[in-house]
Amino acid sequence: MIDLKFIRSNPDEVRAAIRNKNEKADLDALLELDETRRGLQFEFDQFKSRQNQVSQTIAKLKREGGDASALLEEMGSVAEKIKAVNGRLTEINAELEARLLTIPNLPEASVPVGRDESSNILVKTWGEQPSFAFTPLDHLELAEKNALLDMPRGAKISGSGFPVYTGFGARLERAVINFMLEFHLQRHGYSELGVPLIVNRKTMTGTGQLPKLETDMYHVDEDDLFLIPTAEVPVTNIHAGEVLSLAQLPLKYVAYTPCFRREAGSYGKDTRGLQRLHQFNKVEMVRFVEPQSSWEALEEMLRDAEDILQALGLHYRVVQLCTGDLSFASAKTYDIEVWAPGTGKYLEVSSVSNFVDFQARRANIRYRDASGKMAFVHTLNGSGVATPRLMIALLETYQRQDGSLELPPILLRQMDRPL
RNA sequence: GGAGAGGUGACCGAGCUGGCUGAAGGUGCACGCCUGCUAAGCGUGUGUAGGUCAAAAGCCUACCGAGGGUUCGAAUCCCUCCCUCUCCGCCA
Repeated sequence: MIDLKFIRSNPDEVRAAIRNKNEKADLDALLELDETRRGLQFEFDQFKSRQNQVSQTIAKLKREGGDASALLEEMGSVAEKIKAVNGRLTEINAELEARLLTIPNLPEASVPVGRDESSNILVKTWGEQPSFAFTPLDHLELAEKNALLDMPRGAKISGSGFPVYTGFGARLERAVINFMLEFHLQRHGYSELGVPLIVNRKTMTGTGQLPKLETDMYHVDEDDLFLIPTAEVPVTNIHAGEVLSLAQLPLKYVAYTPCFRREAGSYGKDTRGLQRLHQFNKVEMVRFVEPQSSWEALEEMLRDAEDILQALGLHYRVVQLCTGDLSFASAKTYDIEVWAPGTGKYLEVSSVSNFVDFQARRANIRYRDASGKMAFVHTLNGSGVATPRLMIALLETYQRQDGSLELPPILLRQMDRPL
């Protein structure tokens, strides 16, 4: 969330952010609540101060055997007033908090303003679109020829969008995951985390999925728990409510998890094969850093994600998201889109974001800076990367004319280790 | 799921027959003193958030797992919930 004091003194800036991010949040209502709350808080403090003072006098009188009945009577009415004010204050605070949670993060100053992805900026491209002496097949046709996927059976046991990987396909996907994990561990200095896939409401609020995206997530009603849409959620919240020491920063975590997304409202869009799924696997990088180094960390993480695609020899491009395409919690985001020659499209395989102190405020993740002062850390995360679309690019890029595959040796090595 | 024990500051640990207790004592940490070196010793300090203030100091308010309640007054009494530990049951 955004610092309430900042909102109070820079309402226009916040209003612009809400507009540019295509969010709808009522800032005026929030400011009014804030005003009311401050008044009530002042009143409460006054009464409380009086009560504390007199209570001590009563204590002293009683100890010395004096008569406190007059004071007790006065305090009776003060106690009533306190109760009344406190009741209202509790109400207002809850409402204020709820409203505050609907205010999106501010885009970083250099982020281009735009309504949708058409205003995104192409930052760079790596490699070239591979050329084929034949018409390349798409991944679904290749999966069929090589018996890598069974989408109908996935649909039978769960529903559409739940893939079943078969035989070599299953092994390949697992190899891809392991390859990425080991790459980040060995070359990029992350440490691995294995985390819960089902988390509570507080955790979902901490990273900013709630309240906005409630209907996009799978929910276990009986326990009020949510299936994670990304490892960002459990990993970032690992340190919720903690005060980190300067010595342990920066923290760099990598975790592999399945991800679950209802994809409500996107039916019929990019649904062929593995393009858009309800369940998929992803390797995610998360960093906790000191504020002054978060922008540098963002560029580093982008390179960490790019390294995976480069090691696999896949052509891709990097796009910077405009304000309208930026997520609720992000201040700046790069997307990496890998080229899928059979599908004929660039597919998003990674999203790398700096949330600055937005998530840290929500999840209350702080650290003591060099001068010993409490401050919020900055959090970042980036996919490193998501497997389904990476699988698409791999299959489609490394196909032969006869429909067989010639995959990068670095991947095949992951599954050919003898026991 | 059943029975019991417990959740206090960076940590350990008192308080829990309600009233100068934001919280004894210890450890740790910081600064200073002392000291051939080390170790020990001595002294001082050591929370977060909000408000007031131009700012600092000072002052006020809140916080002893979370939320309610009783009371003039709650870390202390009552209720609900969460978490941890032990035992039993069940189960991968």
